[in-house]
Amino acid sequence: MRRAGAADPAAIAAGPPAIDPASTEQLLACIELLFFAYRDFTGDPDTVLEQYGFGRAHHRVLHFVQRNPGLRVAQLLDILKITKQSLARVLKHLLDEGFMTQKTGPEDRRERLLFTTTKGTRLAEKLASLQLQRMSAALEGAGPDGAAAARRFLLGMIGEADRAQIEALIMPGRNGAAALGAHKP
Amino acid sequence: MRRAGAADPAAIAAGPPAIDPASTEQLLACIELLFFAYRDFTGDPDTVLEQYGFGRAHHRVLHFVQRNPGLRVAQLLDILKITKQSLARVLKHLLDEGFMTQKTGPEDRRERLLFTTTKGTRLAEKLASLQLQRMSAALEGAGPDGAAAARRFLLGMIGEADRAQIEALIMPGRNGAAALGAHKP
DNA sequence: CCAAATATGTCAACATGACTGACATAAACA
DNA sequence: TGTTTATGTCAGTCATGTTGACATATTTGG
Repeated sequence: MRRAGAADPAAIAAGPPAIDPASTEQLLACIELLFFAYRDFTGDPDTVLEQYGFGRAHHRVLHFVQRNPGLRVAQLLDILKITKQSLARVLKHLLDEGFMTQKTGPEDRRERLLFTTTKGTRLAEKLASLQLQRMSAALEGAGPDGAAAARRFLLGMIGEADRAQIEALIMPGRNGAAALGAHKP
Repeated sequence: MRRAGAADPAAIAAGPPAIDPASTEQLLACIELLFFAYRDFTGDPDTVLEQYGFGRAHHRVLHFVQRNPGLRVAQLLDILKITKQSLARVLKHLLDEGFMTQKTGPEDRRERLLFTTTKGTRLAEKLASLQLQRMSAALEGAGPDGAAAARRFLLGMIGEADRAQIEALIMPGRNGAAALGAHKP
């Protein structure tokens, strides 16, 4: 952190630094880039959401239900890592305004399976298209192997404990929320 | 968005999709990975900050002042893109608790140049070390050209308008906050 | 069959960190 | 000297996270 040009091994004190692939300055640059990247990444949808009276929390719920139709409330809580009270507020909002619906679980009738309505799907796709566009452009600009490298990089940023579960969640061609550990496997 | 395996050109409706480098599913996976990555990226420091009674907002202020000693309040507002009232709260907190100091600008005495104290530097380095570790590991895992590709990717995620300014801000070996457009160039 | 565990919903209170709008002060500039 | 600029501050609001407690329906296990 001492603004030196070269790597400072002391700055990576705790843990095994092994061989740092770039100087500390380079790593700090990436840290700051991630901050700005995420800010702009969320900025696009925010503008649209505002017009609906929704916030980022609504977007997250809508997105993951859109991607995983029939998701249970408990699974959504696990994905978002928030409390059910926090979720309840935005979920109720989305249900009341007709962007999502609940269906009683066919096997376990305590469950409320979540789905997006046509209206909800429209909004979800609108929001996704903005992020897809930005993501697509960024990956194109990252070079030939950019997409794969970016994906490995992002996965590496995720805590080891969650990695497997998240990989299963985002896997294309999976059958809905099955990968999330359904109640009865 | 229709959960198809192949790319869906309609999903990237607005704008010039040109040649999408990966399927929509792959892009959606990256969108979700970025969400989880950022969550864990900020999670590490959050744990430490809690012990000091600080939040993420304090971290951001501390970080950018640490990296850009002598930063002016207006520049910090421009970097963080928040209102001065929002900044004032956390800044006052950091000043009161002795993590930062202000100095009157030597040329323009209206300016309050911001610096971290020894105490502030210690905390900033502690927080940075956590993120450096995670970033370092993630870049190593991204492959041989991973660091460079990740950097190009992150920069591409940033809005075009801000890119140049941010590149200047994060450039290693720059002279403090000079790249940010000082009042008297 | 009844008791316990589970899935969900809900009420109340609180903290953080963003926002707007208005106004004050000191210093620089024209 | 009057205006602009840099900063600080007061007051109120909103979104979204938190804890703790409790209700209700349903499944499950002894």
